[in-house]
Amino acid sequence: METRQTAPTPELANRYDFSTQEAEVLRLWDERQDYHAEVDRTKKPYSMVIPPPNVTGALHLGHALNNSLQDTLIRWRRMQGYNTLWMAGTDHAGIATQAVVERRLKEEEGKTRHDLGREALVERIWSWKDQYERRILGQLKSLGASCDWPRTRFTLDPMCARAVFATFFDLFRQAWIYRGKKLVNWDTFLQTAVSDDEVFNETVKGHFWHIRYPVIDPQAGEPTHVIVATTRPETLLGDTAVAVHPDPAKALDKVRDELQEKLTKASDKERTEIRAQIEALAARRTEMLAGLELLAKMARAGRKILLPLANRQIPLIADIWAKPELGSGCVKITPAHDPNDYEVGRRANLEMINIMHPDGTMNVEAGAFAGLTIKDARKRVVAALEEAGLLDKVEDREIELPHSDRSKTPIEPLLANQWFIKMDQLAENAINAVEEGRVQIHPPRYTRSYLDWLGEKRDWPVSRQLWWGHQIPVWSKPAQDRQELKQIHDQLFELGIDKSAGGRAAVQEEPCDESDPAKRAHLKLPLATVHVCLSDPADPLSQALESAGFVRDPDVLDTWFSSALWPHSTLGWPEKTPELQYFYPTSVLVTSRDIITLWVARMVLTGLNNVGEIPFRDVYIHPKILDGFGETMSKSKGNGIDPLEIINKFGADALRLSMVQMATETQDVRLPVQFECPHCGHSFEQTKKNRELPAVGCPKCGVEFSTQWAAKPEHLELARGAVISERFEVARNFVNKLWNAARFVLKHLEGYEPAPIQLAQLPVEDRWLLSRLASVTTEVTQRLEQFKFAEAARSLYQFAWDDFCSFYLEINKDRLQDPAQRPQAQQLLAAALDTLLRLLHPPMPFVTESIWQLLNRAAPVRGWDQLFVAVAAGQDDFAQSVPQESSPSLMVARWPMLPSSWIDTACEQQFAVFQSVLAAIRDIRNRQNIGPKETLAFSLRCESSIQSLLQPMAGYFRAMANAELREIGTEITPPQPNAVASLEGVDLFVDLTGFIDVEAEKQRLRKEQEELTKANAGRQAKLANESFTQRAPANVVEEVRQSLAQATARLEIIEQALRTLS
RNA sequence: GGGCGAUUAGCUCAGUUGGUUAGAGCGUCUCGUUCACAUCGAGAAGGUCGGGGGUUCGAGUCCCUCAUCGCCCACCA
Repeated sequence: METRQTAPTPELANRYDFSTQEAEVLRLWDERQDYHAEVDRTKKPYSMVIPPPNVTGALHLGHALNNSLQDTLIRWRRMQGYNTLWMAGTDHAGIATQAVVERRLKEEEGKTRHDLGREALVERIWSWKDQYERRILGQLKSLGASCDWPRTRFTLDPMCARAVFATFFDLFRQAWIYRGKKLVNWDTFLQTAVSDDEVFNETVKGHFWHIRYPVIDPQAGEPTHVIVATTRPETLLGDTAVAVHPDPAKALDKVRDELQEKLTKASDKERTEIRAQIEALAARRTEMLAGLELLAKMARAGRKILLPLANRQIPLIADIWAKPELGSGCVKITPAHDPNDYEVGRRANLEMINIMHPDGTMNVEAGAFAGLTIKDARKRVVAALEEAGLLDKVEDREIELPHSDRSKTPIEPLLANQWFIKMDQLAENAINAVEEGRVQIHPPRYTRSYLDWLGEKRDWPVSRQLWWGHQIPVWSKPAQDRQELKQIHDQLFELGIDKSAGGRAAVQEEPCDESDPAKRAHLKLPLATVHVCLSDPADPLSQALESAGFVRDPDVLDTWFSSALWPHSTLGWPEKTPELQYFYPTSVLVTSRDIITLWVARMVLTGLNNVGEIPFRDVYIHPKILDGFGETMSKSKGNGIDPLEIINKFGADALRLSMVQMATETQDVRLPVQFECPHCGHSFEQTKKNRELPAVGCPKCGVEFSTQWAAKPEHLELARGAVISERFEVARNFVNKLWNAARFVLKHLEGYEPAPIQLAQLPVEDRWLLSRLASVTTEVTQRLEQFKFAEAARSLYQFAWDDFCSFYLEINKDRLQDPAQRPQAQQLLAAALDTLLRLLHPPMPFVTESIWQLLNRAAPVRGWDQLFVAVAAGQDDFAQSVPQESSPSLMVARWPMLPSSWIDTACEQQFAVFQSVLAAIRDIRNRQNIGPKETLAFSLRCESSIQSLLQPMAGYFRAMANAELREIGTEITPPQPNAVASLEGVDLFVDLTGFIDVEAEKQRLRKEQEELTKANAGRQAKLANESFTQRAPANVVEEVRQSLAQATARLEIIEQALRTLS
């Protein structure tokens, strides 16, 4: 083996310069390309796909969290020797991206997409995509993500497109994709249907209008008007019926029964309320029934109502949708614009009148109101009703108004042609995969939302009226009658497209849902529509179809359609590529809970359908990052943090480590957010008020700066204040601490010679360190296996700072000065630092890699690689540990596995005695206000076993507390005057000659006395309690007895000392 | 309305199957910079574990209940 020369370590800065170091490390990684994976059947694969970030914009802190965790996992597994693939890529994010580009087009050029046309708009979006994809990938690289960059995919790239069309074709052929007319959430601003998932409700102040609809030719005893109530009066123009419950008495009974049922389960507070409801219902019952039963009778008799303003005759119908207890008990039915009314319309075979243009203005069906926006139409309709005396009353009311998540404008329900995926079988399979444990969700409580959602098996509408996305590969042609239908089929036959067209084309015939020919003619509906789906839209057949009068569906597919295929489409499916066979199913998916249904469930479903195998074995759901007020972060709220700003200010490792520390199991994480003044650098807390202002004055320097990411034009000339959080300081300090610990080690490695270590010959402090190292290694490995990121980070942080730096390095300061001990100290320091770097590498790869490179120069042959291999192979053979040439990059160094025989609990306990004596001496020094330069003398009274431990450590008391051990043993003569501390197993006497502050000492002792007395009182009470001594386990009782005895002995010493002082 | 989760120090969070005196970091206070690190070191103060009830020898931990907050799902004209 060729060994590299030991080189002296250059002078290193006492602060870790993350920006320089990170850049260098990134260069190294890019040169080596260790993140790139090729199929290698001699190794076990470990693979993961990135949740592809939307190319809408830059990454936010949630992405930083998500990707820090993924990278921690992939680096750890890579070090464990797996052949790791982390697939990188981005998502085209249909609506979101198109909306952003359209908004800019409007703002900057005053144009709409229609001014540009489909091709030009899509071209613009592509250049937007290029820009943001670059930015996103750059951000990920800055974060240190070790994705397989050469494989980077995009949901619209040819490889993904192929999978999309193959999937669509397959589902189409099985008729699991079908076209239907359904009510969709229509975004009038973007002019597209948005899915239920992209709709949020907002409570707005609105009105509840009670409108009188005249009854046509009322007979004696019948009302002249029917009153209906609505929050959307303009929709009355599309009304095609008024409904009343067919059996109001029965319905009211049911309501009453339900309330009473509820009463039995309700709490006291709710009970009063429910009782009041029942009483109110009973009081109004007779009166309500009289009116409603009459109306129900009229409905059965086929009576008609005159629709105001439109002057159309509409039927009074009986339908269970009308709830007698609500409002007047009658409800207007607008089938084309309300989901519930749509169902009523289907049941009663009502006409559906769409009164709205796609842009939200009223169409010709609205008669006199045509051309008006909804808002204006509403005003005019109300005014017209009032004028006609048909407005009964108006109530103020808060209403839940659905809004589009993308455009933030109100949603209008609208009837449209949409493609749907049938969910029953697909969902069933995905449910089974989780129920049978083939896919495991962590933490397990999220399993329920997955199963519940899939259990509903609601068909998935996949069309989107957009231009940015995978255009639906279906060409359609309507047939008005049987003859035309036959002609179409003949055409297809000539083109070679029929049921046997095989893998290229598939045909569906969609009959019209209106069976009455007269109505069909009236509504200009075709008899049937013939759809042809091509497995490859670029197939020349498409031109042939178009020549034959077929028209391609202009819609594109829901973004989630392509995302759903991500784990297999990125690996080359539908080809049976070696990658697919080797890396699929992937090992784990790391994501946030809000897309468990939208994305995770659908990946399972398509994976099972397309590949026949689950897409991943584990799903880890990480918490959400909230601001200091518990609100989600977002750009628009002004509390969103840009990961790059954190990287610039604190370094990538600090960001990553903070993220890993935050990834706890139980709850979301609050991150109080500050503004940083761009002028003086002062940072101050965000408040709900100041973050909404476009500009804010710095409380320190007084200069105004802009606060929002997208500043208003008038604030563009102001410098923008960064949104940061001081919470990252902890991790930054830790990174710096590690850097300086390494600096210390490197500084003392001159003359380093590798040699195997002999455990039995090591002094107690080394055996302690190795024991701790072995424990921590085991802990961290186990915690990562269980996705307990925060716990793993805590173990590492505590070990590195408290054990390694505060004790081990301090102890070594003396040994390194002693030529006899120096070589061994160097060997252990190099090996311990080496192991520590490996353990810290997954969460903080940059600083550890930087140090690793330096260590490679100072001590190229070192460490316990051979041991790790042996332990991994099940051997616990310490003789194997011969130092090895170290890996040229930490990224591919081996993950530590230390022999369990290194864990020495007795040694750790002994060391704890040393630590507690040290702490006690320091406490006395502080209390007595004795400066660190004043040497203290102390004596220890203890058993001989402890004596043999502490005596050799006398030098460390000198080094770490400037205290001289004068006497130690079972019989000693305490110095006079002294300060006493009675610890477990040892009594400490510090010589106070020359510095005594009697009052301070008495105070310290009294506090100690008080604590011990209090604790003992509790113990005595326990032991006096017979049921405790009898029922508690014997070992627990014994423990209490012992601690009482020990504490009593210590108390006596304290009290003795107090008496002496008095 | 249904479901999930949370409430522990001034702040942000840990707290294993119930078992001695409930922990960490930040912040605060005191003291300290030749000797890896002031992004540091030493020490201190600070908690009736949201309220109430129950089970138990013993509850931050298990059960019930109330209160507050957050999220997801379904929604009433």
